[in-house]
Amino acid sequence: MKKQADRNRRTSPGKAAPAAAATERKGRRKTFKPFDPALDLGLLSKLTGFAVRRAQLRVFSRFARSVGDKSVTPQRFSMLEVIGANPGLQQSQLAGVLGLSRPAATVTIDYWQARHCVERRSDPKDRRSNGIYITPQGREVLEELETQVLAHDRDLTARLTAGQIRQLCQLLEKVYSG
Amino acid sequence: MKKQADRNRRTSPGKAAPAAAATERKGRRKTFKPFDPALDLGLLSKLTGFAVRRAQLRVFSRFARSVGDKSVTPQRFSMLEVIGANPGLQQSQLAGVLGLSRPAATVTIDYWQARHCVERRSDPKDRRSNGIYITPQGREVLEELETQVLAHDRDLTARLTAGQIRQLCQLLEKVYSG
DNA sequence: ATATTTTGTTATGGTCAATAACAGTTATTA
DNA sequence: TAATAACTGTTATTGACCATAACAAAATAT
Repeated sequence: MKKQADRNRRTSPGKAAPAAAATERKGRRKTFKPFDPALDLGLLSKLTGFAVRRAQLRVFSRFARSVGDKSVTPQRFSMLEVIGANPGLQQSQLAGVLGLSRPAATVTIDYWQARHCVERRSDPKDRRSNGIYITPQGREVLEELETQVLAHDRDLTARLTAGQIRQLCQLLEKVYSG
Repeated sequence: MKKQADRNRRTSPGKAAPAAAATERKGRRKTFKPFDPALDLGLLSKLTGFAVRRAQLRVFSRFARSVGDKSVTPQRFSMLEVIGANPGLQQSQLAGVLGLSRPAATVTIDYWQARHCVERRSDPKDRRSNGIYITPQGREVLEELETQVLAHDRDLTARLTAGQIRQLCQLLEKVYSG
């Protein structure tokens, strides 16, 4: 009798297939399955949270493609941007603004410091804390990144008018600070 | 002389502090730092992608608080919801709709199957594929989750009117399908 | 029949972030 | 002053998550 509840079939752990074909994975793409438009998303289509999540998916994948340096994530970019706009902030302040834990802020700053884009200066008034400053080289990198990210963002909202973009950001802001 | 470029201070790897205080971490919260309103976000404040990311942050943390079962993530909920709305779909189709890899779909379905909320039925026409079906118990769980998630979503958009919510979803949809 | 593709599973690895523990410094308070 | 608590930044540990690759079984194409 077949048990119904557990994972079915394919239970025999045989040897490796001799040459189940070297699979020859080249660049050629299989029959691309574009989408099933007749699919019912149920409740999901009414949820703001779901809409945000899907949009975010595209933001992320687009960002990775638009920014030349693959190691620069949205988080890391945001960090450098805030440092550039507010020289001398403490690490814990940076963490607070970006919603990071302090350890996360440490490694993000490590990343930029290793690339000589920011530097830590020990605060003489409070020798526990570091002031974080952008370097001239960091300023250059930041400007280059900004142009790329701006293009990315324009691309992302290509189907929206300027007014709609402003509106969208305002609405999202209300969701965030709700 | 102090090197300036690398991580400064705290370089002596001493022993463990004897009782650097048992730190006595109880529930009492330290001086909560609400925010620094005078902070300049630079370019970020103009980026749609950043606004989406911030909103998403709140969506996630709220979701975790609103849903009783902490192990139910937005992903897992979405999966059950789509299965409930479209009985009999293949795993690869589910993966496609939700933007998951096939391995990710497998483990998500494993999760729900372990809780007896869905079942795999081998398709007699194509014995490679499984049709995924929600169980009566899964239907119950889903309904309970739906009420929680709906409350969560209402909460999230508490500061928006019904018209604004609709508008926001439409705009986000345009970003997603751009 | 042989080879290729497809579906689902397993294994491996890498990224990411949170938590806890720790060191050094400052503030509090007895 | 001495002791304790609190705070800043670092490191270590851990676990979640996801992608890629490899694999088994089945279907399809040549």
